[in-house]
Amino acid sequence: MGRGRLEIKKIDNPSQRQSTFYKRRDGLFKKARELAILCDADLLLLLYSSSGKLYHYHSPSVPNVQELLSRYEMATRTNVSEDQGVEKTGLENVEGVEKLCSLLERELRYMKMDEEEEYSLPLLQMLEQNLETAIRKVREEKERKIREEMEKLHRMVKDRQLEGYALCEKLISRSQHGDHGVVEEQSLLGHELDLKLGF
Amino acid sequence: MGRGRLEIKKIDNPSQRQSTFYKRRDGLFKKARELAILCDADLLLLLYSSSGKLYHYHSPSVPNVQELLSRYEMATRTNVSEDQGVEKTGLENVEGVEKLCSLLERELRYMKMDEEEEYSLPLLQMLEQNLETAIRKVREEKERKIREEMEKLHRMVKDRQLEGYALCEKLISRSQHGDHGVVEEQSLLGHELDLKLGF
DNA sequence: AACTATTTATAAGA
DNA sequence: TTCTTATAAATAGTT
Repeated sequence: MGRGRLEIKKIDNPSQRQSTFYKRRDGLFKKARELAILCDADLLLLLYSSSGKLYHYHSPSVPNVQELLSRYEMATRTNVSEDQGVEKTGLENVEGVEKLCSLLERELRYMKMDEEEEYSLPLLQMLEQNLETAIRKVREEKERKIREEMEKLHRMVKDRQLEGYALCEKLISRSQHGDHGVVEEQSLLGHELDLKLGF
Repeated sequence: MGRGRLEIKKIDNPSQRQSTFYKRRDGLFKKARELAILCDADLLLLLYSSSGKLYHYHSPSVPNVQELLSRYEMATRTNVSEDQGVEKTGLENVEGVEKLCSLLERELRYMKMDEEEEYSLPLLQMLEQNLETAIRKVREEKERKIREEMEKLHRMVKDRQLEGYALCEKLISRSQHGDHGVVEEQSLLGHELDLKLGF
């Protein structure tokens, strides 16, 4: 496009190169955005100008980069304190797991933050470790919770069965004494039926 | 361009969307390549079609990214293929979840490996997205599994109870007819007691 | 930053 | 898919 063909090789003239960079950068990002929207595709585009400045675009499904950038310092500090808080409560209940989940999510979001290069590795190692810990905790805690809940249900299945046996025996012994007043016994079976599926 | 304007919003017709995806994908990658070459810029472009296939381009410089990208690709491909497998089997068993977990763990391990600084941001954004996806998938799938298993158990509790009722009624009617041969009925209750705690 | 003459991309049709 | 083609869009060179 434009008034003449442009051979695709590095433009020698720096100001022309710069000008072309701006124009084509805008075009590229526009096209990227359009493609993501039109075709419902996820895309990530990172572009460093030769002067080192970063431009980026990613489809909306990925959370906001800018917002997270501004929260850099807060990130690590908050992480640490949250971790301590979680450990203090001992994760006694589901809420603990929920906390860890949101922690994990926040953690992941923080990773997006660094648009600057410098501190990336140390920070990231820290975040990575934190993340790994968080994931492990969440997973373990959740599994414990599940096992617990299922064991409870298994016990209930057995109890129900035993209840049946007991009732049978009662009926047998009563019927052996000629007593047929069993109707009220059935109501004993009706309790505890509304269990909640709390997951 | 083309024979008419196209509003920039998700194309409803799937085949039209697919066609547009091909065309614009090619165009986008062409433009990306040209920009990188003409203006000597570093560029990374990752594109997932809505069907989950990955397309990517990055400028020829930065050999490290190259290496890591292929690793990333591998992980992604594994993800995708695992996912498909998982969907086919319907994740009928815990193994599916285990697979996803190990996938997640592998993902995390990758993060530890890079000791080099340069590519941290692009790589990490990629890994982060992958990780987030993996975590989301694992979590969702696990929750589905739990709900399913618990519902099954609840049904069993109820069945046990109904079995009790039925037996009672039988006993009542029999005892009303003076028949006391109930011993063999009790054995009917004994089946299905060995449930497995498969978590 | 704007302006256009051109080239390029692509929507619709086959 | 792939190709064709009429048309919209991008942009090279210029101001």
